[in-house]
Amino acid sequence: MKTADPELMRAINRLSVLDTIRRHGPISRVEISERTELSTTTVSAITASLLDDGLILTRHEGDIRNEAVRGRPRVMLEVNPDAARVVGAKIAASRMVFVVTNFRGDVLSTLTLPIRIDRQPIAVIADLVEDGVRRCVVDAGLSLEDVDTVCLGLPGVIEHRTGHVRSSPIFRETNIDFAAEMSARLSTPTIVESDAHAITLAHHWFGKARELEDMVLISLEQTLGLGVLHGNRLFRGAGGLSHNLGDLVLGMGAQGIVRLSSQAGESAILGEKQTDGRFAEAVRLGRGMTHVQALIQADDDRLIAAAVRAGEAVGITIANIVTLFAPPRVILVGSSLALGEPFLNSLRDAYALAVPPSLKGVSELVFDDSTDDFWAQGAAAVALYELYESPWSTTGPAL
Amino acid sequence: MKTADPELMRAINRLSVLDTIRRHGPISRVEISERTELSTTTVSAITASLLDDGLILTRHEGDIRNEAVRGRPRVMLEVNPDAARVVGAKIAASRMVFVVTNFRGDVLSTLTLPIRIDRQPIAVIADLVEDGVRRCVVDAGLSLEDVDTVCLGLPGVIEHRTGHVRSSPIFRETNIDFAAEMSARLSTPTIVESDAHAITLAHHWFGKARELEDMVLISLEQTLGLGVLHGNRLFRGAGGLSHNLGDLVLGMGAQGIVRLSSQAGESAILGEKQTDGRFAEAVRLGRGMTHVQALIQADDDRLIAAAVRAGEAVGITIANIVTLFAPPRVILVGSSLALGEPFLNSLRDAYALAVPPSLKGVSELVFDDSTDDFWAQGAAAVALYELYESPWSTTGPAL
DNA sequence: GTGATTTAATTTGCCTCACGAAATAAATCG
DNA sequence: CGATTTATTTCGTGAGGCAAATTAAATCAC
Repeated sequence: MKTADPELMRAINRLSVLDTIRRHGPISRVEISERTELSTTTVSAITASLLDDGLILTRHEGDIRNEAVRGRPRVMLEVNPDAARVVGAKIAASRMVFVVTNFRGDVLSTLTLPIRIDRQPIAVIADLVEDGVRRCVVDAGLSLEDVDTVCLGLPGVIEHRTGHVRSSPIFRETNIDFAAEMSARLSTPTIVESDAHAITLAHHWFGKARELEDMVLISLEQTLGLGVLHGNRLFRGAGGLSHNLGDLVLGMGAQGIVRLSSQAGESAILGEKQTDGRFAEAVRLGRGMTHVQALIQADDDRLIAAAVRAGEAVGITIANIVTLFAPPRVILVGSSLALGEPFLNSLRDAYALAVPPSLKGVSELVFDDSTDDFWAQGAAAVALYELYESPWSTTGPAL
Repeated sequence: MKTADPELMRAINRLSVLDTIRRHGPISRVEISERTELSTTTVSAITASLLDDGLILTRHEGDIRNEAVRGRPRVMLEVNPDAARVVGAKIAASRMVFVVTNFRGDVLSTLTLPIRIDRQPIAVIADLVEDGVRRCVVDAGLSLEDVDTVCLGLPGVIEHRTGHVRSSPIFRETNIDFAAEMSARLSTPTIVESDAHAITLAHHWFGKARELEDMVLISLEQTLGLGVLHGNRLFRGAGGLSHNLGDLVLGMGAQGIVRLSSQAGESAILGEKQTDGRFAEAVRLGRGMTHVQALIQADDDRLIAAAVRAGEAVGITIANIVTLFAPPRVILVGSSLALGEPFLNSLRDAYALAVPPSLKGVSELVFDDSTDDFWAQGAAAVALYELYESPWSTTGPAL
């Protein structure tokens, strides 16, 4: 247990105030005081320090409850967009997406590199990532010195605390200290995080879990990932490890262990050689569920059967996750959603069947087909969160 | 996020100190200061208050590092055993075990009632439990007024925060407010907790996870339960729900969903009518693995096959849990361990096969065949933890 | 317009907490 | 018996939070 001292106290309350300002837009001090249950005195002191550090701004217009309200008008406070810049990235097997955001999480520029980096040597991947980051930063009219943190979201088992990639489908090698590698190349602090965690935070900050403090997200991409939000923070397993759902075992088949990845991974469904590649292309682009549906209707039954089988496997897995975590909401994201109705229906049916009766109705399934930008934005949010959380100038110079 | 004030600060540090004293036996103030990283001044203040409240005691002997050390001798501090009494209980389908412990968790009296309460009406069960608590308290030479808290550990899905039993194999009804019912009957604060959580805490306090802050426990009884220790505290899912592993789905069989409970629950293995009951008896008593082994050797192959199949299912499940939580240790407890080698070997094999290669070696499997007393003691520990954690006289009367 | 009223934010005074430095306590050593 | 050593307590300071009082900046009433 961490030892508590006044500084920690301040850090906690500071974060609480800053987070309240971030979440509830322009907001007055009184309202912050109500929401955080801190006294107005304390809120004033903290906001003064935040203003002093340039993390927030005042705005004198915009009191919504205006129109003939007596009394001194409230001064609205909001996060200073320009207090920091971060880069977020989603590194996937067949593409990389970068975003630059400001301190508020607004996207300043986006860059998509549709390159298959799958199984390239580390050095090549690192080169490409470095290039992408630099170009995206230039696109935003900035220089790397203006960037405070970079966060790379990638699939696989990642140790967030140390930045080690224990294993990832995009790396041939295992146990790479990718954070150190990229920090050195970019000479900017670089965080490595599971892509699933990144989009989990994205949904908490900007998406479909804004109002929840507990939630589970399942990402269905080439790799199957899991993100758990617990008490407004990412649950990162014991050792800070990310979760790799694809490794889950569904049972014993004829030739041994059957893992989820063999049933529901992108490659498992597409089967590469079995179909003509048009379908794979559509899924890869993440576009046009209608297009895919048309393909499915026209295509052979094998593909539909694969989609149904995958949906079943995922549905059961979700039920199992719900059994363990009982979250109020489960968000499903990822390219596999583009498989359309056959997949989704079979998923829903399997879930309904597999969820324990005692937990029926506890968790709500939500499907989300955000673009890759959103994942990258989530990575940016991970970086921002670390900035928010860092004491920064808690013990700054006196004014 | 909870708002931080000086009182919270003190509460945190107080708990930290008290917990350090509990865990590290008689211990001096200097050593507490080292372990908690609090200043000796603060430790002195806090211990003074703890002494004042009668929660700890001083002892002037017992400095281990003795033998001609110069300087003022250390005064050892230890938890005052008599600062509180709690009752812990394990309520299972075929028996109830009660313990009364002191503030240190030492068992003062034990009572086992080998009654099958399975599917009795609530009122009957409540009667029996009430009776058991009262008798055990009398056995300890106490009266119920001397008891600060009662904690009942039972199988099923339990909402710890509210004391609601959402579903339990020992209740016909669902959604019982059992905590309120028993609190009223005993006129003593009563906590209801999952039995798996109870024994998880037991292992953290007294057993095979004393030195760990993260750990996973799997209980193999009539019901299959899960306890997760995360950062020295029980991880209770989003809504404070317990986990019911038996509801996990292993796959689709011929006639629909195959749940773990149908493969590895006690009744699934014993099959009640298939065997002659001697085996079931032995397992139920939790005694004599050798006896059981002898029975298995003498018995028909069907039983062994069932044990092997169960072991396989559990092994896979453990691998899946490890995939999700990556704990440094997994402790296995419960009556099913008495199945002996066929079960354990198949479990180990299935686990080794099913655990993802990237996590190989991360988690260590530990088997534990404690008696039911230990479970009840864990329930007592849950009660004690709440006492430890409660601010109590943080803002007590000035001396 | 000018003062009363109302609401927001800041200032003042007080309390708790943690901590470092100095003082005190209780041993052993020579 | 005094010097030395180590543990614990006392004292003084600074940081933090909060309630109450005060100041600020509007609207309203006439």
